Amino acid sequence: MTIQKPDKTHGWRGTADLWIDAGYHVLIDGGVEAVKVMPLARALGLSRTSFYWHFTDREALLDAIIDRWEAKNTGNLVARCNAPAGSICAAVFNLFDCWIDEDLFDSRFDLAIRNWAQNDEALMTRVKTADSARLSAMRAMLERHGQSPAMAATRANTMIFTQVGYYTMRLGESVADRLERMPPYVKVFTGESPNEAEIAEFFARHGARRQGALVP
Amino acid sequence: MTIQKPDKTHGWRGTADLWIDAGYHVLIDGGVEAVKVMPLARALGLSRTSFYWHFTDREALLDAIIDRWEAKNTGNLVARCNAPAGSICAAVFNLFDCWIDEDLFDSRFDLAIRNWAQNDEALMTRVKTADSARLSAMRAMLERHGQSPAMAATRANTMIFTQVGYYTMRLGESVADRLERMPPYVKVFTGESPNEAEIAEFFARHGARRQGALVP
DNA sequence: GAAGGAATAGACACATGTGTCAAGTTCATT
DNA sequence: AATGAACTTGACACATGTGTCTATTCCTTC
Repeated sequence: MTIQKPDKTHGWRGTADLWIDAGYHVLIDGGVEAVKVMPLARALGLSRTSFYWHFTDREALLDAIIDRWEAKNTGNLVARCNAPAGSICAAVFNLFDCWIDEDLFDSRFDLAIRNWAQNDEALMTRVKTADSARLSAMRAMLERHGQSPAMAATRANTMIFTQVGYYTMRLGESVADRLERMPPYVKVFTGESPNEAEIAEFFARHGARRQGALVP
Repeated sequence: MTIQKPDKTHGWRGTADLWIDAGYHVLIDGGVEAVKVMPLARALGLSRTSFYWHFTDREALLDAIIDRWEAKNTGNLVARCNAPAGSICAAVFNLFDCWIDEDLFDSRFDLAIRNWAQNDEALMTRVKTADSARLSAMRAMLERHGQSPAMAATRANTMIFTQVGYYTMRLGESVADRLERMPPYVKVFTGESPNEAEIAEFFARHGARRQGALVP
């Protein structure tokens, strides 16, 4: 838990953003139930009650955290789906950038939000809206590259389920390992084997060179 | 939340099992944080302190719930992977029985346990052990039907991620809809199209007849 | 029908959380 | 340097949770 204490950068006192940052970190590695004003104040070295100057109540902080999530993850994912690509495999590699680059997609944040949504119907509604947007973008990408609507739907579902399942299971693989595993996934998801040039470009984009097959 | 109150069936008083049942239901639709002695006692119409006759503390109840989960889900899933099958598609259909039949696999229970494990390292260890067992069974199934070890691994991962992702996203599709979607998933997961006989047998096993393509 | 074990209840002690209020402090302008 | 807005603090009131102890009730069985 890396919680930034107030310092010169933000003015020496607390700000709403500092509380949100702290809340974000606690959410990610302790769940919503851990996002409580009292522990947050302790972690920040601030008085608990000063929280109420910035936010009307705990709910307001939680809402701010959700807003931050909405603003980040879905946008980048949809953008990668819409990126131009010369083949279906290249298109899927574009999307896979999200699975590699934490600046594009914060999967731990996504996971924490999803878990929270399981016990919060209002949030679940927002999550489902985000999921619809992601799925539409994936389906459109696959259809642009020649898949039938039915297969595009199945493959898009498979991809989003796989991604959610992957980070839910928290395998903790290194970026290098994940990169190595991507080419066969492209084959499963598209039904076609990516060619060497496409694979090389994907690796190059992430500043890596292909090592060799990882099994299992 | 259907919590059974103590009645003649169990003797008119509470029993450990009644508390576990209640805990199971609350866990499933409120998360671990909702499994608290006080609310459980209210729901059961029993005194809070009588809980401590059956269990040493709240932890003991939570452990009992985890034991119940371990005893159910993984066993049936592994058994479906090991069922004899005439082709790779038939084998995957055998596994898919778990996605259809709640008696074989309680996916809401699995989801609740996984969410809980995100914030409980000891439980996460047990979940990872279960996942290894499931993955090994899936890989072995695919290899028996001619997949290379590398592709078997990728496909097994895809299947387990997809399943976890599917129930995490809680689409709430009907059994009939899920059945309809299965054949194309078999194609994605195996790389081969199932034949009509295989599809028909799968539907028959679940007392259904195929209706027609669902899109998307 | 009395004894004894199984189960329940109420009072107590304590911990952690929320939110409000009135009284300060500190910084940036003027 | 004083003033006022931005921000912090401690005391208070309250709610919900855990767990312990002692006394009591109910059912079984002898």
